[in-house]
This record gives sequence, C-alpha cells and structure tokens, in this order.
Amino acid sequence: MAQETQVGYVPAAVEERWQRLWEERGTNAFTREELRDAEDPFYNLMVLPYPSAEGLHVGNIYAFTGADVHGRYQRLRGRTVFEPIGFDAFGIHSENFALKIGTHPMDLIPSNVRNFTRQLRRIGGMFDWNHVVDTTDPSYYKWTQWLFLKLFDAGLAERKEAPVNWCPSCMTVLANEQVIGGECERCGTPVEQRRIAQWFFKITRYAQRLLDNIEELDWSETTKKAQSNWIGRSTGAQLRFPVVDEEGVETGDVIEVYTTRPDTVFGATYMVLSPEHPLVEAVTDDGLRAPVYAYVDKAARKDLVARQKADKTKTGVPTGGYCRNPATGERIPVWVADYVLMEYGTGAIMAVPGHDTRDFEFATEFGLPIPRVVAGPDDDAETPLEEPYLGPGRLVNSGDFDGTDVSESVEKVTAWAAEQGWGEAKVNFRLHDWCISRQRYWGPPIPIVHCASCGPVGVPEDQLPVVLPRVEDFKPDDSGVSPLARVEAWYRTECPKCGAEARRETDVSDTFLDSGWYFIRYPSADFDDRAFDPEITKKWLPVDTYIGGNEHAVLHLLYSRFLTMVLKDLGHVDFEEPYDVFRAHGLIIADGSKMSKSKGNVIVPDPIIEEYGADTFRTYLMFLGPFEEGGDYRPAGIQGPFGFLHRLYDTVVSAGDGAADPDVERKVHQTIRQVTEQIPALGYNTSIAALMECLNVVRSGGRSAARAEVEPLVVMVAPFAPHLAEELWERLGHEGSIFDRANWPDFDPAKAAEDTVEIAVQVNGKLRATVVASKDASEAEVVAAARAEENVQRHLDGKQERRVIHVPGRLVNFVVG
RNA sequence: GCCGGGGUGGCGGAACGGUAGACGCGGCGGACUCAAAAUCCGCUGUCCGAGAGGGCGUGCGGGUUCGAUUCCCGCCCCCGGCACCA
Repeated sequence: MAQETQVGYVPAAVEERWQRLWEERGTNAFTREELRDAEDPFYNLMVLPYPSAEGLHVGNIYAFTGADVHGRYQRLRGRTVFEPIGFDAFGIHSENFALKIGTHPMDLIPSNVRNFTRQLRRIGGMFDWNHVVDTTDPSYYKWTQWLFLKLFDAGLAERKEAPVNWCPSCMTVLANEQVIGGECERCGTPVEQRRIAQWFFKITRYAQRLLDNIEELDWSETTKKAQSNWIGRSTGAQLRFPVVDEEGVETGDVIEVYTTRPDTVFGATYMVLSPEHPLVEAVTDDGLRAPVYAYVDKAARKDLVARQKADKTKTGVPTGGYCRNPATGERIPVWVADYVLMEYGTGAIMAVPGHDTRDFEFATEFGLPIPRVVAGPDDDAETPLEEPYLGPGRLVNSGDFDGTDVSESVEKVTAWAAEQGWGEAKVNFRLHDWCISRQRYWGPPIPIVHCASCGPVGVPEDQLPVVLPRVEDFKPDDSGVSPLARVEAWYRTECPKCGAEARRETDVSDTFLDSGWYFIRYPSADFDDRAFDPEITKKWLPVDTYIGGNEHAVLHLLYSRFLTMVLKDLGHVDFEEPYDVFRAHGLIIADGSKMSKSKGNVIVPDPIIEEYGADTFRTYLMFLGPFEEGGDYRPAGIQGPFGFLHRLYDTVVSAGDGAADPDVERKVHQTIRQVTEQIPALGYNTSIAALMECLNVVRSGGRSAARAEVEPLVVMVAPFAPHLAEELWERLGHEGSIFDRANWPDFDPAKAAEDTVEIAVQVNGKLRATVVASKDASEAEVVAAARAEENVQRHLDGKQERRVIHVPGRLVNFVVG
C-alpha cells in the first residue's frame, strides 16, 4: 500500500483546505451582477442568529446544517442558490449581557459577531459572505427606520397611552407575545401593568388577511396552527345592555358586551365589568364606592401572574348598579370582577352562569341564580344544572326562541337583537396591536421628532439614519423612559417641519422590527441608497424555503408577514407573503431533556468539531432523527457517521477503473431513487442510512470499488459532508467545485430493477416461509412455489384451504380454516 | 381545559395496509497485534427448543381486514404551544 493512502482521511486538513478554496474562488458568494442575472434562482433562508457571547450552540448548528443541506441539494440539482446569513444583535438580550459583564454593547457585539462568523465558516455553511446583514449596523437600521416611517406615513404607526406589560427587572415594556404566563419571557419576573405612551403598529387591521392567507401557505402544519390560534378569530355578537336605576329608568349609560353565545342572552342574570372598565365609576352606587374602589385598586396592583391563574377562586364585588337585560326586560345586577379582562372584547360581559364555566363558578361563589336556557337531549326546561351545560340541544326559557336548536340559535337571536337595535354580529380577534416601543438603549432609535406645535413628525429620509449615540451609562432605570432621555445633547433638535425647538423620540424599537424584514434586505445588502433594489427583489423574493424553529411561529413569522403585506399595499413589493415554504425543525435534546445550563447538559460544539471534523458533526446531527422532529444527542453515536465517512474516503480513494458490477449498480440506483425523494422532504436521517447501506454493499466481502459505483455516492453525500465530497470529487478527476454544476446523479429505473423478488409466504397471516421468484413470474408459479415449501406444507396439512391472497412481488397468504 | 406532535429492542431510530426492528450506537465473539488502540468480519427483540422450528411482541382496550406499528372508536402517558379570550 502506498504511503499517502495509509494516512487516509484527515478531516481537519480537508476542511481547512476547502473552506479556503471556497473563499478564494467565491464559490458561494454573489456579486450584484450575478444576483441580477441569476438563472433559476433559489432563495434558501434560515433564521438569522443572535450572536451570543457563548458562541454557536448545538441547536443553531442543527438548524443551519439542516437548512444548508437543503440549499446544497438544490444547488446540486442545478438551481442558483442564494444562502445568506446575518446577525440579529440588537435587543435586551445583548444589552443585559453587556451590563452584566461591564462591556459596552458597541464593543461586545462586534467581537461576538467575529466569533460567530468564524464558527459559521467552520461548520461549512454555504453562506454568501458578500451579503451579510448585521441589524446593529447603521447601514441596516437606517432602513429599519425607513420602514418605520413608511408605516407612520400610512397611518399604521400610532402613539398612544396604553396599559402595557412592564417588566420591573428588565425595566422595559414587553409585547404581549413576550409575556409567558404573566412572566417576562426573558427573566421570569412577574410582569406589571403600567400606562405609558407607546408606539403601536396596527397589525390588528391585518388580522383577517393574516388569517385567511395561512390556508394557502406551504408551511409546517404545526406552525400554521400555532399562528391561527394566536390570531384567535372568534365570531359572536356585540350586545348593548342599558344601565338603569332602582326604578328601572335608563340612565343613559350603556354597557356593551361581546359574546360568542348571544343565543343564551335569556340566561344572562348579571353583568361583569373588568376592574379597568371606564363605566365602573358611573355604575357604582354611592353606598358601595368604598369596597368597589378598594377592589379595583387591588386588581390594578395585583401582578398578572396572580390575575391569570385560571384555577383560582373567583373574586368580585357588586356595584349596586343595574342593567336591563334587553331580551327578558329584567333588571340584573352589575358586578366588578377581575376574571373579565379589559384587553379582550369590550372589557365587559353578560354573565350566563348556566352555560359558561367561569360564570357558573362565579355565580356559585356568590349565590347568584343559575337558570337553564339550553336543554340537552335528556333535559327539559326545568332540569337543574349541576354544572354548566355547554353541549348541543335546544333553547328553553327563552321566550319566542324556545325549541330553537343551538345549531341555528346564534344566528336567529343575533338577527332579532339587530332588529330591535340592541346588538349585531361581531368578529373578534385575540391578536392585539404590536407595541414596538422599548424604553431601552440598545436598539434603533425610533425616527420621530416631537414638536410642541406639529406633534410627532417623521425624520426626513435624507436625515436617516438617526444614529444611536454611544452612551456609557446605558443602564435602564425605573423612570419608564429610555436611557437616551438622559442625553440632552442628543435628543435636543429642531422640528423638521417648522424648525422650532423639538425633542427626539427617545424610545428605541423592538428587535422584532429588525428581524421583520431582514430577508428582503439580504439580496440588496450591498446597496447604500435604497432599502432593497426593485429588480433584485423581484428576482429573488419571496423566499423559496425558510427553515427555522417553531419558537418563531407567533412572533417573527407573524410580524414579518404583516410587514410584507404593508410593503405590498404601499407598492414597494409585489408579493404579500414572504415565505413560499416554511419548515419547522425539531429540537435537539440531551439525555431526554432540553439543553440548558441549569441542567448541565449543554453540548459545546467546538471540541467535537475539532475532534471529528465539521462533516462528521453535520452528518451526525442530520442522522440523529427526523429533522422535523429533532432528536436526542448521544455523544457515542457520532462514531457511526465518523466511521462511515472514513470508509467512504478509503473506498473512493482506492476505487479502480473497471466497469460497475451490475448488482452494486442496482443498489446504487435504488439509493439514488430513495435519496432524491427524501432529501427535499427533509428525510435526512433515512437518506444517510440509505447511503450507509449502499456503501456497505459497495464494500461487501472486502471487494474494491469501481469509480462509477462510488461517484454518485460522493455527490449524494455532498449536502451532508461538503468538504469531504469536494475532496473526493477532485480525487475522482474533476475540476472545480462539485457544487458548480448540476452534478446530482440521474436515477435510471432500468438499472435499479431487480430481476428476482423475495416473496413472503403466510398461512393465515403468519409468516411461514419466503420464496425467491423471478420478477415476472405468474401468480400460478408463485403460488405453486409457495405451496411447495416444506414449512408451508406443514401448516396447510389437513386444513381446508379457503382462499389464496397474492400480492404481486410481495406475498402469498393462504387462508385456511 | 383547548390546539399540535409523539409512545416500536439495552439506546437513537426504520417500515406505500403486506416478511416489524432498516441504518447506527452499545454489547458479545473472532481476525490482526508481543499487547493495546484503531481497523476488519460475524452474532445481537424476547421466551421455549440441542436443532428444525414454535410462542409472544410496536402504550392500553375494542373494531374493520385474508393481513394492522399503519385505518376507525374509546382510554392512558410524554413533549411543545395557548389558556379566566367571554
């Protein structure tokens, strides 16, 4: 054996060499002209990472590798694949970390980005380093501010004082989406309510459209479902209950409620206002002001965790005020209770204790009457209610509507209410407007100037970007305003409209705005004079495939859809859905649970890559389990792919010139069929298994391979182990990168066809033998051969044969009895 | 509670309604070696049996079918998301 082949596969050397060659040759990078003129473009997107100080974690690498495999496959099929990467480096996460270690984020982030860049190169991603986006770079956030102004000009950005979620630890406002179970998603501190003037994007105007389009999207079902639920459309009616005094005379005030069951209005025996409801004061009887105000006060101070515990016992106080139920004409009491939320519907409800779980609990707690207005199949109007009845049936105790089936009662009662003028059908959404203000330092300043006479004025486009000043003291405080409000030299300016002395907006914007449009920026990242170039955008967008985690289902994916729709409506782009295909990958876990520092099961990737190489690590991650379901990381398992790639290397390097063996060639073509089917469907683990199986056949009995047998294997392994594939491709005598041409092997059905098949022989569905038959043997021949088997004979012996099932090429089943 | 996704050897995981456990890890045995590592070859669901072979096996209970991990009905458990949303 020659000296050099004894050395064998040295991943570090191979990978170092090819990463250098890719860089030198610009294998994965595009110039502006190349992007403009690209044929058959394929935009392969993955979620841009937040560049933490810890560096890339296994989850990042898993996600990026899975996406990269997809991109590399498309490229080997001949597509021109644009695969950009960037850094989402603004936000509380970076800022808090910077505070913790006492480094300015403007110093910290560049060093993190450098580290991430090194790691991303090291794992062999097919990234175009000419089109990197860094959200903290003024050349990027200039256009984030531009985007804000577009929404502002269109009336879709609005500043209003509103109760907001305030995290007392992070000292900032949080979007509803960032509050998890009443706690700050970042630090777990219970969130409080505050009233602060905030900027909102009116995403609710797009709620119906955002929901309607979901049906048409080729996205993972899980993601679509999560997003639909988040938008949370419900249909019902808005009903008006006049407030009345002791004599039943209307006071002029009206309590408006939203309900999904207007048909149960005859069973509404009391009303509930949320503690924040504006009518609380007007409705409350003078004699009850003290307890009512005490309750309202307590609710306001109560943190949202306690408020949102669904299983707690209901609390509330009577106001002494009354409404008239417009259906029954009866006078019903008005209560205040914190189980009614101001943020949803109208902040007031009609309580129907007989047919709503929460109202039932409340009525039970306070001894209020619980009449029945819906009777199930086994009930009549008088059947007592032991629990709220939510099922099907017909209306009872409901005046003229008695007997109406609940399937049509909502519609009928709503129509009646409309006719009488006290209600109408109404659609409600769970989705709220998007609060984008952050009273923090580390974000793009919102490009607005507040002028005493002109109000809020947008910064003119030629004055963008509004550069975030370097401020040494960027620690937030409890004042509710951004640290930028302490920098007078920065915020003092003049009104762009009238020239009067004015003050800059000192809030910065939510990071989700940064990441809400980055994919549009990527192909145009090298343009300084426009957010995105129309021609290039037309060529490359929308994104062909987006692969990312399901944690983005309701935040990033919803916001970026919204922003894209707005850009479409304003005439800036000609599509309204940003991602044709979205696939959610699974989660890598370790020892059966999510990796976390506290559990101490975090896998640090760098040493593994150093020991085994990026190709082995990539292949192992993709081999762990189905990509869309994730998998359990087991350190020992990496030996499998490691050995596989070594054997592949040895086999290819020592392959001879001879013709392919027909049996081996058959296996190779069967593998081509399988892998070609499975890679685009993200069936990575089974593709790798098929490649391993094929290599085992190529090497079976210690035979040495022919080049024609292994060349297709080299190409098919390339998406997973790109460096090794390049090296072997070169060894096979090819010039240039394997990814430069459509090198994916063609499947030839004739070469894959077997001429004999193994047929399972069953007796009463139990396997008793197998027979080998020619692939075009007749049924009679196969059945005869099956019957001739000794073991089959034994089981047929002495029994009545009732039926013979023959599945061509598969099995014969004798049914006896 | 609601909405997703799951439950298959010692482990990660494969299986168009048609031979359950591909591929890999680990384990056992062997080759090479003075020895070890690396590498290579063989075996490896479980029980009974010397063997041939047979029984049992895909969370549980039913059903459809010649045949069910796969389809249907009813449960249990795990993971993720939402949750006093009227």
